[in-house]
Amino acid sequence: MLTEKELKEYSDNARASYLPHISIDCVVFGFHEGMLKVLLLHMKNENGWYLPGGFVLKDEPIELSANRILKERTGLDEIFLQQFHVFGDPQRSKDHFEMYKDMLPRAENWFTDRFLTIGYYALVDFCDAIPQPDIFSADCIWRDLDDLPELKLDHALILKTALDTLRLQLNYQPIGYNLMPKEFTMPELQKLYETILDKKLDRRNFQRRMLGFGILKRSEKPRKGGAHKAPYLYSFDLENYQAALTEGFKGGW
Amino acid sequence: MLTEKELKEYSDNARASYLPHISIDCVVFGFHEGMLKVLLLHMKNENGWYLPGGFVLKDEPIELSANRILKERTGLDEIFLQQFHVFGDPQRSKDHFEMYKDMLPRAENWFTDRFLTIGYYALVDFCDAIPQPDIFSADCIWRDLDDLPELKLDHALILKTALDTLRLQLNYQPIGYNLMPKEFTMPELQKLYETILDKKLDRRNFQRRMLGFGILKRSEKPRKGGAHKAPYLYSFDLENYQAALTEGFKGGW
DNA sequence: AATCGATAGTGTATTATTGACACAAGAGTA
DNA sequence: TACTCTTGTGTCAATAATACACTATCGATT
Repeated sequence: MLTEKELKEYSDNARASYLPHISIDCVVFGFHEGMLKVLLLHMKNENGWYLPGGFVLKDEPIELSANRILKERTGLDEIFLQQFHVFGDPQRSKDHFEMYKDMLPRAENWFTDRFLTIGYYALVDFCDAIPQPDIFSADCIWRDLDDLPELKLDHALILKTALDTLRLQLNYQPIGYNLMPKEFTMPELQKLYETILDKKLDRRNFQRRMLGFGILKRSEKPRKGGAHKAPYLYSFDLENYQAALTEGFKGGW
Repeated sequence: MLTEKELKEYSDNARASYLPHISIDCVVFGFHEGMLKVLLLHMKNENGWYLPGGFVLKDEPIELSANRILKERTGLDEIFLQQFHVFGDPQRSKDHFEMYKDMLPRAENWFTDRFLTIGYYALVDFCDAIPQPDIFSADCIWRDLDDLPELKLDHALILKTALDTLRLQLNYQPIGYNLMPKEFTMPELQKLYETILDKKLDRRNFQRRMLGFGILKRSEKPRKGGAHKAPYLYSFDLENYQAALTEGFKGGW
């Protein structure tokens, strides 16, 4: 926990560097061992968990802010980042960093301001990320999506909204690339979809549909070592993948 | 155009009332005589056209801000409003109200600040709206979507993004209710869809699909007066419509 | 009153997509 | 060699999307 002096310093510096009243919160999804994970921060000397977040430098495009924040938390650059919603209830930041609430006069304390937060969700390869806590938190760790701790502020709402958006986007955008390692098997990819959608899919129909999109390349060599029939390895055909991203999957009308 | 004194007053008042660096821009769609329309403002003493916009009161939820702004511009309340994107390039507001640029010192002039703008799009019944200019504009009028004037700032981008979002949402949300009058014929509704999507649809298939959604009620009496066979009148079945809104149209996976 | 032109209402055959389902093949293990 | 587990693949039925043609009715025209 920061001392009064440190808080004052942080606040002064924040006011000098960042746009006031605006924050960014990131819902970072990862996929590991058949589980969808979210990156969460655990506050020092407090029970609360938070989404990784930060602020926008006075002259910085917000996409770069989100990128910068994520790089600080994961070490990753060029992450798949998708802005999905702004949360603007005046009450939402009421309980922001409660322990710092009365440590400074309101006008000086950055954390007593009202904040609109821009929600981004990110899809990252679990294995590549190296979670790093920020100065307010003791821990930055992956948590299973179906075993979440209680989240502070409106971060539970932000997370739910991100997940809903992700599920919706799955219908008209190819998602897998950012969550899967370079090479993977069809059952592994299917597991990702089943995990995101939280339902079982038919193995054969899934394969047919996925291949139908034309964004997968089958490698010559199957994955060896398992105790069963060796599955083929696939990777994304980046060219077609990008095209599919911009065009969208399903026509609709 | 405002005098220096008026600008100073506006700026002082804005700084006292609104969250700094945050604005809201609205893309208001209407539908009339087979054309999709957008509400635009024409600046006093300037060639520029702008989207209707405004700012967020210091203690106001942003949804209410958007509502308030739209009510001021259209007289309408309880509008279908959808937040769709935040535009956060530091350069985007560089040319904001150029004519007021050098009239006041930067620190005093509200319009030289950097603004992130939250984009909302609205669907309104063309006939109900009563366009009202704001104090900066000489005109507030409906413009045909396919005959747009040049837009200032990044408002062309905002409009395009809104339109793309609208087209996408058409695939998994029932849209018509907010753009159509209470009663309408199937060909009229089809025209709306064709206009939004900018392509011809098959009459019979459109009807089948629409009715299949189960959100339309057919009135007993057809519309009389036309020089041709009298078409049936339909209205939306609000209960089913609301259900469809929350559930979404198409399963996807 | 009969005809014409334009638009609205409806049905059906064809094709593509989705969903359900069963069997064969390969890799390790006993 | 047989067994178990998992993967790969094909087929059939149901459903949805598409293409397309005829009939009905209104006002206008003659």
